[in-house]
Amino acid sequence: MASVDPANLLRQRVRDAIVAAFGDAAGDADALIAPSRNPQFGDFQCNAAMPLAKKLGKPPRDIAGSIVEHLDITDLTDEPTIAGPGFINFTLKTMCLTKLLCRLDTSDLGIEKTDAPRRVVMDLSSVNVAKQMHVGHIRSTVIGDSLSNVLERLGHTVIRQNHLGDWGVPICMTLSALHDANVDLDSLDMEMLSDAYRRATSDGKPDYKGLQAVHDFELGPKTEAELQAQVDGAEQVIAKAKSALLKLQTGDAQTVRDWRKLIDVTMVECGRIYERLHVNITREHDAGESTYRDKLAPLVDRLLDAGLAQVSQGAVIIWIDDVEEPFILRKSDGGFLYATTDLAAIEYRVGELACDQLIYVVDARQRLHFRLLFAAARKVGIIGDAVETVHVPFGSILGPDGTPLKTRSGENIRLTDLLDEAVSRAADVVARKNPDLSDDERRQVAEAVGIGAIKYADLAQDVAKDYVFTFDRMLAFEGDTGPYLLNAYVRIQSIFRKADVTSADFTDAELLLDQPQERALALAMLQYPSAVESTAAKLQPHHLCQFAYSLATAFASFYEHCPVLRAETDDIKRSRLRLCDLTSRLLADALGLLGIRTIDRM
RNA sequence: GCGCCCGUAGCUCAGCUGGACAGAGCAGCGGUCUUCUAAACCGCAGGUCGGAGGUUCGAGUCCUCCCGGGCGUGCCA
Repeated sequence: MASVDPANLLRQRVRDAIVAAFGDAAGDADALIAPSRNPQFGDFQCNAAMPLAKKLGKPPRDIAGSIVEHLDITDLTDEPTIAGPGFINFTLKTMCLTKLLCRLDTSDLGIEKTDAPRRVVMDLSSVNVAKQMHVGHIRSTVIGDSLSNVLERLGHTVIRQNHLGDWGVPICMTLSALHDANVDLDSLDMEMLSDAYRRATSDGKPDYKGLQAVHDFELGPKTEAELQAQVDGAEQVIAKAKSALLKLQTGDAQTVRDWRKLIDVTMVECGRIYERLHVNITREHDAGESTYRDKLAPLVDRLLDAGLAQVSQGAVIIWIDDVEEPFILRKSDGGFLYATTDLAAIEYRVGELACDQLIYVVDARQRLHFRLLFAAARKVGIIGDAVETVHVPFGSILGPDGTPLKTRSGENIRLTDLLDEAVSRAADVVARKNPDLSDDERRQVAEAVGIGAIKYADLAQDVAKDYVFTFDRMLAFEGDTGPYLLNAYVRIQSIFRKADVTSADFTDAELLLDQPQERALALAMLQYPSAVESTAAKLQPHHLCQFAYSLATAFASFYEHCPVLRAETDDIKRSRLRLCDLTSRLLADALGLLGIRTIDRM
């Protein structure tokens, strides 16, 4: 429990007062402390009197009066006032605020390590071998990375797992296509690889429907021949791919070497993007589908033998209570599915990795899959009650027209292109706003601003909801955007550059909070530990974004109204320098947890 | 058909376990740069919270039904 959040202190005191006033009759009534919506009602309010009044059968204002009577709170707030039906309003004493700020002003910024550390697997990014990363990958990557950072900060152990799509027929189709074309795999680049993938998967898609239509509608022998040739060709592609897959499975040395090259080429490219995105994902987090390839058959056989799975219409399935769809582990043709791999992965993660929490940052459209997966894993005893499984379902990125974001020709937008566009637009703005920067610095600033804008936009709202992506809005650099936050940070750095002081000159400065903007800034800062906790509890990075934004606006207002370097007295100046310093560290830390890089000028 | 998610200001979104006249940001209108970066600040205007019932002292929040949109639904990943 964050000890710098005034709400927590008030909660405890009010709780004590309720017990003192009503004893057991109150039961475990919550103190119901919340920040005041309206400043005229003070800083915080207590809403406990109304429900208690009902429970105890007394007028709520009388209850509120009794609570206030038993409150021992003079060290924290002014005399509480009772308003409306029975709200108790609190205004914090400045002394209390400064005391809490001092407590916040430590190296860990008030964030306490959990007393129940967990081993967490974070399933994130999940890129596909031989495919370019596209916009669809950014959310899993960015959200998963941020949540990992937050959990780590709280003292949990996080094991990031990049569940690569590195196995199966499509990869093998690509492999055999490259082989047929006599491509030298040592000179293979991502462009060539993804082209080969696109071609191979499209060539390997037999148009049975078309062929059927020819028969049904008698479209003529010429059309029939064309379609027959397509189907024959496609079937041949599949046959070759399956033979390549067999070679892979049996460990044919050359095939395995070639396959590894495809993975390397892909992951080197992904690594570049991860670096640009400033996320902590590297090859050591690779845990592709192939990792579990030898576990699938034994797993399914074992479940069958134990009577935990059953055969239905030739497939091996597990039924889940209250769900109409079965969880399919093996196809009627004997093949395995991603469901099988996922189940095997769970076994590995709770077994070998000894994790007690599994978090999957995966598209919301896979809700049913994860519901079935988790239920199946529990049903067959792969995970027990001690293990928590969570699907963090994220929404789609939509274009301005409200449909999933695509290029004009209907293809997925490559992530590189998206990032390039953001950085290029940022560069224009930087050049306009700050022409004095050197070319080199301008490039760095544009990179940080552009990428930061994209990431912030992705993290700043409810993870589960779809969101509309428009460059103009997120790169407008106004309002609730990444650049706005960076700007707040930059302005503070600018003050420090101009100030002829070192941090030692003000780290122990007495904090003076006489101006309303100073007070508001203090209140905003004190929310940090709670924001981090709530982000972890809800697995919602936008709580952290909201904190950062409210801190930045509080600072912007402070900055306008409270001159720092030109403060009336030296004491005030030192106090404000310390406020700036603390603000800047909080911003940098929050942005750090979000995975957004800070810069010193822009 | 069934299931899941969503519907809050012109637009994009917040709204924590139900709590005081629903909050931001864009866009609009009006102010503020000889003074720490105006990518900013200050102010104005703008909403029957999809609709109808219900529970409650109190509902954007909980329950039921309806309307509208998205997604998913036995052998793709």
